[in-house]
Amino acid sequence: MIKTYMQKLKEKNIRVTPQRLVVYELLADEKMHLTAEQIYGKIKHKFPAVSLATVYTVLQLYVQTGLVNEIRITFDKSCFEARTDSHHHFYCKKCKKIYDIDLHPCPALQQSSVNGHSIEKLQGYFYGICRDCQNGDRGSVNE
Amino acid sequence: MIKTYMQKLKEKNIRVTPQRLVVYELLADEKMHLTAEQIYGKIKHKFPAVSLATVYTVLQLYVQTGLVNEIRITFDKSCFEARTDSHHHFYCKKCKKIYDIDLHPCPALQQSSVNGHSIEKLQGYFYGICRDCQNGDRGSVNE
DNA sequence: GTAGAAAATAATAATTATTATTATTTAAAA
DNA sequence: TTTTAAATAATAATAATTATTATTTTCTAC
Repeated sequence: MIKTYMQKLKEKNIRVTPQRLVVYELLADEKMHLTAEQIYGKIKHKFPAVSLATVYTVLQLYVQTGLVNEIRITFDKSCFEARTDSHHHFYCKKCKKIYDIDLHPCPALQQSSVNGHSIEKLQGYFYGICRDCQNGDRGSVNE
Repeated sequence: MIKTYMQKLKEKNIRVTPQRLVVYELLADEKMHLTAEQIYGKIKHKFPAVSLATVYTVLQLYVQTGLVNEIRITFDKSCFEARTDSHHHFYCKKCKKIYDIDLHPCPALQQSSVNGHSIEKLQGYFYGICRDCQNGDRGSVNE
């Protein structure tokens, strides 16, 4: 049985509003890492009156309730994704794309503490040149 | 034979100036993770005329040449450290301290690529409650 | 279904870390 | 010493994010 996006919000006791739903739909459907600005741009055609501040507010709520994951792989701005299970990320400094990375047995993902410090969350960021860019693909640069 | 800080700069072909040296000395001596603002505050008594913009410029040079490591474990600002070998970090959300973490066999630190993407650098950030805060220590909060 | 209360949104102003600019100073080269 | 290049200080500009406030929407109690 597949949960609707609406149900996912309700599970977290988040009141459903059109603006909230469209932000979550976008992240869940596109399976991408989007900035607040990008989300704002992609929902404006549906909600011409939507405010960037609202997008930030909604995202903050989602991150706090654990519905959405926030990553900071580039230092200048945050990206958001609907995938919330533990995984890592790769950032290509050439095409600027972000890839999901699943490290098969990652010890950091197994243990619940390091050096006595209890772990609630972890972020693993890899930086380099992605496979496509190494193969000389002239793909578009992600901005 | 112990290298002086001055020699470390010269090795990277960085011209030595008093401002540059004091920034590196601070990071190397204190073995801490400091923001640009904190560095600025800590060197002002020695260089009352130093500018925050200069601190940023020096740090940027150091990061580019690999003399200093920049981390973004809190999303709002960067921290800098003199330690440049691969290691991870832990951020305590209670006392706000940052700890160095050495994962003994971390597969991510062994391999040079993931999913075909070649790795140049990686950052591992853990978030939670540190050992001291779990033990109820009423240590100072790091800001 | 309606009135009142509470929450969400839009618009905009404010904040803050960081970068860019430019004039001045310092250091290197000739 | 003179000339040239680089570094610094001061400050303005940028850009992501947060705070504020008036308005609108949604929920609840009657």
